[in-house]
Amino acid sequence: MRYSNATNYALHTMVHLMLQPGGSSVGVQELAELQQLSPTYLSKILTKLTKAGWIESTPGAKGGYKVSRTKHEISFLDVIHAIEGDTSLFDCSIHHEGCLIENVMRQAEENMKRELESKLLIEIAKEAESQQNEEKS
Amino acid sequence: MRYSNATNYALHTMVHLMLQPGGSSVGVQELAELQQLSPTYLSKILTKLTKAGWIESTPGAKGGYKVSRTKHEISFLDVIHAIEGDTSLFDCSIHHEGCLIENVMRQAEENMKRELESKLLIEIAKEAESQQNEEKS
DNA sequence: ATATTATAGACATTAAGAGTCTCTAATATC
DNA sequence: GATATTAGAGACTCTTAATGTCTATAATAT
Ligand code: SF4
Ligand code: SF4
Repeated sequence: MRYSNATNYALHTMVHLMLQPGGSSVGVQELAELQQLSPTYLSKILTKLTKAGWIESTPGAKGGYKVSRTKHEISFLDVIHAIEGDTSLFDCSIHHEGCLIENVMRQAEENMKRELESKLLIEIAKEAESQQNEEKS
Repeated sequence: MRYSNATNYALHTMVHLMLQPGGSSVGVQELAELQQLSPTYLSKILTKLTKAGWIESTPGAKGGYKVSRTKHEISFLDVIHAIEGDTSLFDCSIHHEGCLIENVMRQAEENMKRELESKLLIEIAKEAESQQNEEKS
């Protein structure tokens, strides 16, 4: 019971793109090298993010990926949702009416999601940026 | 990203055992029929619960499983933990010091676990019992 | 002693995640 | 317009974990 590696890659890439000066595009080649994984695999992940609207892609020379204009509103949950889909952690196929067990599990999951929804990627990006600046000085 | 079926089976079995009058033992055969799965498979799951201390087993004729004496203190999280292990939902193998992403994920997971820890199985069992009584009357 | 029941472990099957490879489509540059 | 560059799509393989089966062993009641 773990979040997939793909989610991890997606989160890292998002933060990295947010740190690009002027919101310039970065190719999948470069992004893949940073995380030491194959470009084609990362490409699949980024396509999901593109379809979800969290990044924008432009093919061709000088193309690549850049974070979308909703940059300041993208939460952790948004990214996770784009990669993992909207499946529930606990999924009993039967669904008895008024199921007590399911209620508890759903409630707990909600608590987690609320937290993930309230945390914006931009906050992390900014913190990471200021950490880097501290190291330089 | 789902909890395993095994966890579901475990939760159901726990509630069922809590509803046994006088805390009498029930064989895996009967428990398996209730959930329509093979006795040997359920057996593996119940062994985990036994080792975790949430149920007690007695081999031999008239043996079976019964809920442990800590009956009134067993939480959802206890059972889940016994089956799923204590792995974290988000597990980056690198663990950079002071990692910001990991912090957020851990925090969110904590929120879920707190809820699962606060919910006791006995509450569900009692609710289920009173629901059954209502139906009878 | 015998029947009954849990436990252990080897084994097979299935499903999902992770990753590769190749071909196509779109774009910039010359 | 030709060419280089880049994303997207899809078939494919590999790996891992969950799921489940089978058989043999150990413990207990009668
Ligand atoms: S009681 Fe709830 S969790 Fe259990 S089988 Fe019914 S719907 Fe599923
Ligand atoms: S920043 Fe955090 S999540 Fe990312 S690689 Fe480092 S430890 Fe892992």
